[in-house]
Amino acid sequence: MGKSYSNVSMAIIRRLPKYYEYLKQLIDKNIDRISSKELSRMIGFTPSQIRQDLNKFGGFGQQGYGYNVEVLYGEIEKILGLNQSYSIVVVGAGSLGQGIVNHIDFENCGFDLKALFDIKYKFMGKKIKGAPIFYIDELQKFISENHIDIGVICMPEEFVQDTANKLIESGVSAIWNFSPIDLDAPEGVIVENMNLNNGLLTLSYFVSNSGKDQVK
Amino acid sequence: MGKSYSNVSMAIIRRLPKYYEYLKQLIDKNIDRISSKELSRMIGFTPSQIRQDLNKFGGFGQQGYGYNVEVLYGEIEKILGLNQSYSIVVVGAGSLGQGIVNHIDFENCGFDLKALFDIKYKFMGKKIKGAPIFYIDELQKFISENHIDIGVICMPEEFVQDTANKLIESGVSAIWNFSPIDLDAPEGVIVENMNLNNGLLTLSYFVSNSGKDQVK
DNA sequence: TAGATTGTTAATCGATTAACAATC
DNA sequence: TAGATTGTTAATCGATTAACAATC
Repeated sequence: MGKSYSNVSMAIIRRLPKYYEYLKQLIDKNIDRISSKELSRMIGFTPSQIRQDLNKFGGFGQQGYGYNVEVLYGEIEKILGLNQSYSIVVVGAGSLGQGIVNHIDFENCGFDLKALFDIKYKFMGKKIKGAPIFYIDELQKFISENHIDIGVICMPEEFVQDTANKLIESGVSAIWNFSPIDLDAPEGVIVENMNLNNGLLTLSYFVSNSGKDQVK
Repeated sequence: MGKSYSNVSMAIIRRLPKYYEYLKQLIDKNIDRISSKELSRMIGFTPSQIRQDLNKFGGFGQQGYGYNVEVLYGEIEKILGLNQSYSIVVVGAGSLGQGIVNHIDFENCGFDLKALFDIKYKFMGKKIKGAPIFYIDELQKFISENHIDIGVICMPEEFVQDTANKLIESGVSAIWNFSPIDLDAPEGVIVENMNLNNGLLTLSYFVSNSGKDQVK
């Protein structure tokens, strides 16, 4: 499903959500065409980079005119796979897990939250955003019986790799990892790290070194 | 306070927390020396890159020997500014704000959580990890009266830029931004984005395109 | 001493920017 | 048509990797 792209670098992929975000803003403002130059002013990438990026996926623009906002938005939506639906489970229904589930607009991105899992009995029977919390021991059975694409890990360090292994064995194709642990995963399983600790340490570096050096 | 480094690229800065993390593991295992080659095996960067990175900050190694783990750990701790203490406030004490505060080990990184702020009266008087929750209107007064280095933004989209402005006017030097909004900030104010939405869209791209293309 | 491994320079690789012909 | 702006090639810039002399 969808076209196959080659030669798409990580740098480009990480910029795609930004294009999507700003094109949405243009749609909301009823603007129906945009040039790489104008988009550059909004988004902060150079016009040249914008044209290079978009061209990796196909010629969406028109010489002398620019890009049709609606069309481009739709194309990037497809490239990001947002025209499809993915089912998702969250492991760890503690403070962070609940915070993320409540905060992220899963439905709006085509994600279907099926269940949460936790080791604490006090959570059992509770529902978050309509999804039930089950006991952790039922994780593998649940994933095997329901097709699950993505597992989100929001739990304490110690059991993270073990949980990741269970998710992978049961057949998820991606893990969104909020723990500070670097996961081992076989080729073909996608791991996207949201390491909050690393973020905090980077912030510490900048605050500590602000005024002392200029980062290029 | 601390040395001044020049020519430190963003790429290097983002690797520093990884060095710190793996050196901590070595200390916990009572390993007192490490070569760039061994560290490479653990951490996944090339030996050459590790030596280049570390040399930007000074010659911490010894020919024929490698690096002393304790010394290197201490140096990176200083480079990251973890030998200093920063005071911090969190704006938005909802599900995500509470989740982050409960999850992140602020004290252990030298961060001193002073207070949270929210618009909802139901939170007033509550404490999270020992820090009180105040009404949002008191934000500026509080920051002016207490020296605050960092503001963490964990609130709904609409008031984010407004809140950032208040934080900046009151004198914080950095903002850790968990909202999906790109903040305008004057030169000198550090903004570190933890855009969860972008993370989810990137994940969607990979899941959607898995097996179709190879990312370089 | 001989072996190991750093610090550092040079070579390579990849990503960004500039330029411009094609064309709407 | 004239002006604008893309698509795309070429030039530049920066980051990573390789190589090796210095030296512990």
